[in-house]
Amino acid sequence: MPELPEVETVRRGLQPALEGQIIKSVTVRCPKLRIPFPKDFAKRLAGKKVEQLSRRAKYLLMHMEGGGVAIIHLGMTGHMRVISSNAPIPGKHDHVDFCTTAGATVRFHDPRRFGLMTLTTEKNLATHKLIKNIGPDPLGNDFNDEVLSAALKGRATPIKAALLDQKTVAGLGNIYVSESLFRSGISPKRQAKTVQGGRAEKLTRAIQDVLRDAIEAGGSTLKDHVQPDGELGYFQHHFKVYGKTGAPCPTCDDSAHIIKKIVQSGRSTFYCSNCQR
DNA sequence: CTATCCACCTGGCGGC
DNA sequence: TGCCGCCAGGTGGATA
Repeated sequence: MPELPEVETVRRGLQPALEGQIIKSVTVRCPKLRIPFPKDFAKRLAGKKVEQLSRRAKYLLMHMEGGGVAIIHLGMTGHMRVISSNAPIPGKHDHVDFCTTAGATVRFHDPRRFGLMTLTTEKNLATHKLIKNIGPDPLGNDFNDEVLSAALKGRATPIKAALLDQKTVAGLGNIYVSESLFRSGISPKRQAKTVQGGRAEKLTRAIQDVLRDAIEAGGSTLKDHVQPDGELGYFQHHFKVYGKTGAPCPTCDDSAHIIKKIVQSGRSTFYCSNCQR
């Protein structure tokens, strides 16, 4: 689930329950996710007001009164849902609850435990280990085709791998890389350094369009995140190539050209070898 | 610097 | 029904 659009959807879904609210208590039920929780994680959040919930790439940032910042990553399988104050008994992978004085509970669920939560301060956020090396947010002001072509310059690695690298641009994952390359007609196998000029322009636009469309689709199912067991709608109905092995290419629109699946750096890539060059 | 492999985890699915 | 191998939205560390 969680690439940039999903994290943004979660952020928007949690905002009403958290922003401006006071954290009454935090319950951590497992010792560690991908990294150990700070020892005083719950204690340092309790009693504080959440001033703002923001997002940097795939990280959720909970800005607390007094300058503390909780850094949250959903990994591969993390969810955060708002549940009622009569919080149901936690299930198997319900690792963390944030309860507010207004009576809402935000519950973090993550079967594979590739997510993480840690704490820093406003002052140290930009230089934090997890944050300092990531590239520009594709929907922010720091990203455009010149920034992208500069980041790709000289890199012999396939464009697929370069886009998965969070240093190139932060927030794309395996799904949206395939979708962005398809929309811009660029082969995932093309050397990153050859994506310059017009190709970089097209790719930049494709990345921004696909992310915006996905956020919009996520937004339409936003209420799923505030219901105890809402089913997820998401963007999967809009995928053009991801998971579409063997389907006719929507661009070429003839049965001779079908979506292929290949493996690059250990991850699946979906593309059309006819219209992506 | 790059590329490759691997580890971290659990669950769902298809095959036998 | 069960067991087995394979696959999955992420990331970062070790290695050559």
